[in-house]
Amino acid sequence: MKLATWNVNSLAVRLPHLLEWLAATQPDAVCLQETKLTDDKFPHAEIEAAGYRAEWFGQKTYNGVALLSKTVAADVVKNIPGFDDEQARVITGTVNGIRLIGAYVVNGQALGTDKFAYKMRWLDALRAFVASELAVHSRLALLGDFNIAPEDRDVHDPAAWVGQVLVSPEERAHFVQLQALGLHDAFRLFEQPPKTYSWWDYRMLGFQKNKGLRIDHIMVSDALKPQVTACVIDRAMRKKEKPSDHAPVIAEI
DNA sequence: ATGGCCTTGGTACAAGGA
Repeated sequence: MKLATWNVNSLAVRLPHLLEWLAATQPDAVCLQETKLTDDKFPHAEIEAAGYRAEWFGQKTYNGVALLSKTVAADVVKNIPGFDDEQARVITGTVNGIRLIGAYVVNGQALGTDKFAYKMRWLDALRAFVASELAVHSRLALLGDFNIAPEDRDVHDPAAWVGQVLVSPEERAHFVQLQALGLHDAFRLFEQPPKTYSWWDYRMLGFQKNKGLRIDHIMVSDALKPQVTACVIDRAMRKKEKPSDHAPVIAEI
């Protein structure tokens, strides 16, 4: 099974990229983030014509997530039950017997801000939700835009990033706590080329200079871990005309 | 050497992203 996550940074703009990528890559399931569409605007007809079922959960202007799959997703849940959130950031469903939690983690803007406090609170709620799902679904993957670079090797210039969001000890501690639930960073299960990232700033020729961060992840449960045979970041879509600033992450299970 | 973007809403430019 081919499983993927991709922050498309506006599905209105990136629908052609998505359709091209689906046709070329043929994932069995993919979680999308930053669709930036209200539910009535979601392009389900085009996606269905490409051979995918879709579940979606969006809002105006910001955020928005979707779960596309070749077979229908069961037991779909939108956002984190019991956590009051105005923002559309999580979509969960079961595809081919695997519980998939697609998440768009809060950015946090800057350390010490209200938005950062929301990020910390939000990650607490996500962890509790993942724990409760794991208790009933041993075969589980948590995947999406985590807005956390777990280690310095996931950062092009760690010194330049000290004191910024995405790399802070507080955020990394949340990633470690997710690992403590029995989740594994699928990318690090394999030998990887150094300086492999999933996001590059649109500014400062970030992609051309490979000034990136690895902040998009696929985490797999203990039960799934032995069945993962590969995990790669697909840089090709970042080279296209009008790309998303993120590249897809793909795991083979 | 430094800085260099993109999207949305809405129609100028601010806010947010990372």
